[in-house]
Amino acid sequence: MTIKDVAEKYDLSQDTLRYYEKVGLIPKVNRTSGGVRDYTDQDLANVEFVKCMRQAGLSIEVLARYISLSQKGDSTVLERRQILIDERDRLKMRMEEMQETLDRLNFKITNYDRVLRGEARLKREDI
Amino acid sequence: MTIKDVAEKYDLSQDTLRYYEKVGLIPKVNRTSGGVRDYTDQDLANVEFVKCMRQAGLSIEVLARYISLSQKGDSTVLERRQILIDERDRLKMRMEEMQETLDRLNFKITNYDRVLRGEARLKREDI
DNA sequence: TCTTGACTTAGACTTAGGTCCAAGGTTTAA
DNA sequence: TTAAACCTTGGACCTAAGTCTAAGTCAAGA
Repeated sequence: MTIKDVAEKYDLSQDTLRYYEKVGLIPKVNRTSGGVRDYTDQDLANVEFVKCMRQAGLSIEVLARYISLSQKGDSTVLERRQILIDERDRLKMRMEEMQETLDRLNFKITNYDRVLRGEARLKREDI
Repeated sequence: MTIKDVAEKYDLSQDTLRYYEKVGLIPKVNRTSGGVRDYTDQDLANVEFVKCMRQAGLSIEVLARYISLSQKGDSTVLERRQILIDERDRLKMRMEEMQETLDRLNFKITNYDRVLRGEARLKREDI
């Protein structure tokens, strides 16, 4: 599969795919005789994984470390597992914070609704 | 309250507080005769609100727009409400994506656990 | 009065994560 | 065989959101 197809399939730019490969988020992709990238199913699985993790906010740095360990084989399983645990915990915490903000936004929206229905007045101390 | 106290109270740098004021996330803070910032309770409420929203990922730009509308009085209530609704929906969507990633991380961690207990083998296709 | 420490500003610098560009090589349909 | 559409690279550039620096002002204690 060419870089163009992969870019379309996962809605990432070709530049981003090259960048991910350069910084180690995707192991070196095989080339045709002419030097053109030819993505395998393995590569696609990798792209998809990285895209998902990036969307959730995992850093390039930590993902590159994880992918690099994956390349080194079974001896790195414990370390890889620990990375995932750390990132999962971090993610969970961020989600809990976000939930609080979500609740707060909903509260404020409800308050605006009441103001708009004339059931309440705006107070200058709520921002 | 001085900038130092506010910075400590909310665990933000003094630079960040000045920056937030400069870009309009906090309305102009009053100064002492010597030109030194003196934060009111209103200002503190504002800082706290902005900190919370920034942590959840709302952009400086959208927050500045919201704060600016708040300064303009009651005629902007409808528009402010719409900003909050849009941002809430965006936040909700991001949290749903993050939940999927969280599930996936948990699945992978469980899989590593089984590998470590010798109940399963690593497959090269799971990254 | 002098020193110390906190405050001020404008503006340069930093970091993460891409994005864009120029100059050139490759592939493919006509 | 040649034009169009693709691919390659290195490196410059961009954006968001701060962070740092220099040079100067101010307030309080010895």
